[in-house]
Amino acid sequence: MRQTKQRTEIERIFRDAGRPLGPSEIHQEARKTLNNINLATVYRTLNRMLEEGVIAAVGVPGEPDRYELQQVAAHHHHHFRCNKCQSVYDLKGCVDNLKVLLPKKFRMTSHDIWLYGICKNCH
Amino acid sequence: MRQTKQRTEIERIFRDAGRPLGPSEIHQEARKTLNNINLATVYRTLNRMLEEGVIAAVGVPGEPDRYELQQVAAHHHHHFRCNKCQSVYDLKGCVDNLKVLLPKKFRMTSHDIWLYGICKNCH
DNA sequence: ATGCAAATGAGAATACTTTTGCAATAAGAA
DNA sequence: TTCTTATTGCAAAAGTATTCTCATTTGCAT
Repeated sequence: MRQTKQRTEIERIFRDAGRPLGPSEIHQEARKTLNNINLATVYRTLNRMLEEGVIAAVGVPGEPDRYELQQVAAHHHHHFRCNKCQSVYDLKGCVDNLKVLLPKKFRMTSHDIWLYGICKNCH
Repeated sequence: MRQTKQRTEIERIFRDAGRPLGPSEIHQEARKTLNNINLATVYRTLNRMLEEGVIAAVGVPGEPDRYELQQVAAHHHHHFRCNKCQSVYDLKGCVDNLKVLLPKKFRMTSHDIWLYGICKNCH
């Protein structure tokens, strides 16, 4: 693994964002510093980071995956998606009575909670 | 709106399934009765049903949308997705303390809960 | 400072999912 | 029944997201 300036920048973007990001978001952000980084490089870097276990995918209902640092993903948490800017944010905490939703004969191994609304930056 | 046999069959499939379905699931199921119904017809029919408000889209994390009858969607509920057969099921009920997850300055207008695991048909 | 393999840029190519054009078919009103 | 036109089947096309090819660049071990 070589520490190219593209890789370094993508790592920085993840750290600074502090929220799950999609390939195009990362690409747009990286362009501000590396003015001609290619989208394919973003995808290749994301795939390498996934293999290395440095990041994890976040499936968003009705949209392409976002990605977040594994060190963040490792702590059980959920997400908020802004209906205005489409950004996804991490939430802290969880609820503990989800088992009441599970029908007989179904086994639950994990869960996801999504809150929607307007984020702090959109009002 | 003409009541073609394709439209009738798709409506029947929704009613009988009792769970959210994707275009290809509907197509496969419809083929059993109408052996040469075309996928494009399924898409066109779904779009008409969406316009008419007969069905509603269900966004699934990391996958293309499923659809369910509006009369089902109208009752607040959540979903379960089987890790084995990929089917999505409706759940009854909800939890009421989700507000605790919301950060300051964020406003919540709706939410989604997804349970994952093994469904009744997969053991 | 040098050499080699990993990584990149650019754009073509894939892989899906969804939509469209068009001639043929078939609801359903008259 | 007949007529009008919404709907269908089929195949081509479009739309997105993602991956690949290949010549060139560049990290970094030596």
